[in-house]
Amino acid sequence: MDDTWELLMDLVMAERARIPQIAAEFRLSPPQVHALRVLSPEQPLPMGRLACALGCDASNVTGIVDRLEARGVVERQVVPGDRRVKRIVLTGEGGRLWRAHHERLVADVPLVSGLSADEQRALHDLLAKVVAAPALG
Amino acid sequence: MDDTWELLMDLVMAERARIPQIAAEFRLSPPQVHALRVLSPEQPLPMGRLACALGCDASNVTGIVDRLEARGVVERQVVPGDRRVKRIVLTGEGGRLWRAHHERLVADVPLVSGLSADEQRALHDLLAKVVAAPALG
DNA sequence: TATTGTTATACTCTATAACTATA
DNA sequence: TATAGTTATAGAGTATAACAATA
Repeated sequence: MDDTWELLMDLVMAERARIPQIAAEFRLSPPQVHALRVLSPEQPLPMGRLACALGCDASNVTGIVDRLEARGVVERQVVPGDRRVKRIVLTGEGGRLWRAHHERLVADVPLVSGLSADEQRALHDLLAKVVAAPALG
Repeated sequence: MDDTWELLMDLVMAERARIPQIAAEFRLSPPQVHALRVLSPEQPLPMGRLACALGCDASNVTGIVDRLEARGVVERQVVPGDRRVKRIVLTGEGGRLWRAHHERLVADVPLVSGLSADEQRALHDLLAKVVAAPALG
């Protein structure tokens, strides 16, 4: 079953195209979506940690956060202990935007509709195992 | 099993990050990889069709093909019947580059390693069914 | 001296609109 | 007039390197 991986990659490539499309419906870029996703569980992060989560250089995050902040969906907060650090938090507006986007992304479920209930359950359990694997941290 | 879809999206998001990384190892951008992927099965395409396959505006494809052509991995060919059309073909060098990239992408198989042989087979069969669904055309 | 975040620079991708050449 | 592709323009993401403020 060597090509299980290739099937997964096919899925990823096919679904990849949907992400910027749905993001654009909310006037968001993919990195902006990613940032909101990381911050959404009421988890403020300093710029550096956010850069890490986004998998890009810290210098990019400055611009990404600039644009999100100009839109009022995130805020830079000063951290009492260390005045170098700026902590990024989602605003109420940002939370609403993120939830709306996420519902839209999950709402349209074309893929699993071709499977029976039993098959869907089996796929779910296998994927859960895969996602829980250490490689995906 | 409503969250099967969400698990799939988690996978997609996690794997998304690997694509530009591995592409960069071959000094390719994601759209360039996508273009080579589309052209690789010995299937030359005119600019417009390539834009369609890449899901972006035709004006972008000019630049993408410019850079690939400057590198010698694709060529613009004139089509006899209609002198407006330019057909993009992969060069021998381009074919080698694409195969090297694809092997590298598929070589590293971290995800399915956490499953037993039976589980891998089951996942394979379910994914095959999902990928074959009309929504993925 | 080391760290956090920003700025400067340069390149790629992106869409829109205007343009050229051909049909 | 309509179509295929290009060019011009502007905005966003990307990395590298240099920088300021703080530790």
